[in-house]
Amino acid sequence: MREVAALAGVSLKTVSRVVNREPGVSAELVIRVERAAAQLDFRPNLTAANLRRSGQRTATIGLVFEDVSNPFFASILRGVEEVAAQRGVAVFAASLDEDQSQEQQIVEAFSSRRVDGLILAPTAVEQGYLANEMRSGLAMAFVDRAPRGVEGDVIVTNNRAATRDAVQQLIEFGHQRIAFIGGVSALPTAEDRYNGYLDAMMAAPARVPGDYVVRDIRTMAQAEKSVTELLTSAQPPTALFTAQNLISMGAVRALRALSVEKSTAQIGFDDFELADVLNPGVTVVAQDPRRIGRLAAEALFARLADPTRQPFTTVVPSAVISRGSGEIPPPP
Amino acid sequence: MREVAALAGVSLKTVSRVVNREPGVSAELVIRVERAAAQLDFRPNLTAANLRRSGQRTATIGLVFEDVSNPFFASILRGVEEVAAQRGVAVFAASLDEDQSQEQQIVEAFSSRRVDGLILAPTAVEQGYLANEMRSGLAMAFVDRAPRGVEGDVIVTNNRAATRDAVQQLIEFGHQRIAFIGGVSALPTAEDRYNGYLDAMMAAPARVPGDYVVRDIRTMAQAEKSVTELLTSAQPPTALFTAQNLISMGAVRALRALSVEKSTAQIGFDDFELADVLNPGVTVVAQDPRRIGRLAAEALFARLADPTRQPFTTVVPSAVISRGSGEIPPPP
DNA sequence: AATTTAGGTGACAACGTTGTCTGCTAGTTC
DNA sequence: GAACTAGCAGACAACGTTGTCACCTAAATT
Repeated sequence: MREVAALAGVSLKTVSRVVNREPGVSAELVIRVERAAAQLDFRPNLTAANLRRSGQRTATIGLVFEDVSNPFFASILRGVEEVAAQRGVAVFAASLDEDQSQEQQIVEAFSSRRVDGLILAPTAVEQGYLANEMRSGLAMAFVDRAPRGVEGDVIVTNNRAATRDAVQQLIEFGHQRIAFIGGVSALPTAEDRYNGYLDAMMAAPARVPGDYVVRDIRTMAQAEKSVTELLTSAQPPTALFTAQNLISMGAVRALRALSVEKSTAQIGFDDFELADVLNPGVTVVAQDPRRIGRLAAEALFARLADPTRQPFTTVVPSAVISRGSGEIPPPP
Repeated sequence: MREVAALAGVSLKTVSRVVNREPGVSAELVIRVERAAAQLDFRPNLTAANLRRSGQRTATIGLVFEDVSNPFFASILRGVEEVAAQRGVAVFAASLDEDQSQEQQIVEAFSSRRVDGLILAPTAVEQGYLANEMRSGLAMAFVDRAPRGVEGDVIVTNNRAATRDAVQQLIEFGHQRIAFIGGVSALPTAEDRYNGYLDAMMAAPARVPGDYVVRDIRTMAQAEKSVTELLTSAQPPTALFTAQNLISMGAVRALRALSVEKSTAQIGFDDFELADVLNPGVTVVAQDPRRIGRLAAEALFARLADPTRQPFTTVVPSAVISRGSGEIPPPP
């Protein structure tokens, strides 16, 4: 900037004014400065500018997920980007690398970089550590599951009710031995879905033998293995509820490997690519992750605009998409 | 930081020394400062620190892709994150939103934020605009395709040769009418794959009627439509080469909708989730995007460490994974 | 006892910007 | 013609840090 000022023969402040399109600079100088800036390829240092206009914002937010390459989270990221880009806000992305304890570290790293806000899919047992950060002005929005130990804006889906409805559908089709294969049970999402499953099972005459409940599945491979075990047991389940996209895909593999995909019902939580072209198509409870991302970003910006507003929970409804696998009746 | 210094009764500089673990501070003061910092929840402002240690780095890099929610790019992002996290470097992610003209804008926005380096999957026609940025110290690495108009580190796959081999396999199985369904032809990747297809076709007695070449497909829906048209024409192709993951998935849909998936051969470029559980499994030329991401990040950091080193192109080989669809012979 | 040395500590300027305030010029009003 | 504007430009300090250098004390050396 100094060089630009020298070349144009004006003061630093005048350059600053031109760059920021502040009024009150004569047309002649504007042109001179712009020419000089172009000639020198001047690119204002946003970091320095943000430092000076302190109390103001860095126009940067961070996203913290378990794994950005999971299509569910990748779509959320995309939705967030969409909203952020409109406002000239840059988005940091970070994955936990299967290590929940990293959550706090990553948050602190972002906080050191003075992001204006953070969108977090809570994974650690507890988010109490965020209270301090939030008190000192960090805006937070939580996606996919509510945090524990702090309050904040939350964008979630109606996990429990949607799961209950889906399992109820299986019951209505006549299934009694309905398995539940769920994710890490410490996560509220997994917990809610499990409770939805219980809700439906309890309300029905058919009670659920614990044998058909598998929880704490973390990977597609684990899911495939568990489902294979279930299906090859003496009295296999006639229907599966798979509580998460990776688990659903693992189950799909297992069913196909055993060639029982046409005789075993399956409903999965979360849609996934190609679920509809499989034979039978996989019935799922579909969320709209991109929309969740957009809503989370909007919530974040709303909070930045008005830090005093009440914490707000948005429930994005998800709905069953019937494609065949969920409509298979039990064998006679 | 001022408050910490006051509370601990020391100078700013001493706090700075403690925070950065510089030697030469008495144990007593270290403890006092640390206590004060903890009590006040002090979080050093990395932006300000980076400003001061100028000429030095912001420990920030940016990623610019067409679409982070495309699993191929999401995996690259993940690979980059992995390497960056080890070095305490934060990663910005941005998608072009189907608007190539945004490429330069996004790059400039990141440059204003003084990222140390950028990983770009070139989409715009030309990247000459980067020359200035690179001259002023921005490190660049290119993934998936080489840039035009500038030189830089490039991580690509052997698109042409891998495609040639795959198409050759189709020819060896006896196919003559082999369709090529490709992406935006302005992209080198698409161009290379097309050339690979031509290589194979030219070398074989069977020549390729232009009718079986469709290019510039951008979405899964477009791919599905084009493939449907091809297959319902008077003399449909007996094999398909689908040159990109979204296109492959679109083709999978089309084949299944027409119930010809067992009689029409298909090989796709890029692996995709569940390609192996379809019936028949989809034979693909598989890349390892996460590895590409890791390599790109490593190239970037290597260049940051030694800005003078020669531009370097790494070719990550990709290989055919046979799953059935590529091994279907033509009808007699 | 005087001098050097080592080990701590702090004052100050600087990084690249912008907010505030002051000062200058030329035009307008009485 | 004096007094006042309005419009424009620049000087200076500040944002939150760190690099450089100067200083102080107490121990080690002569």
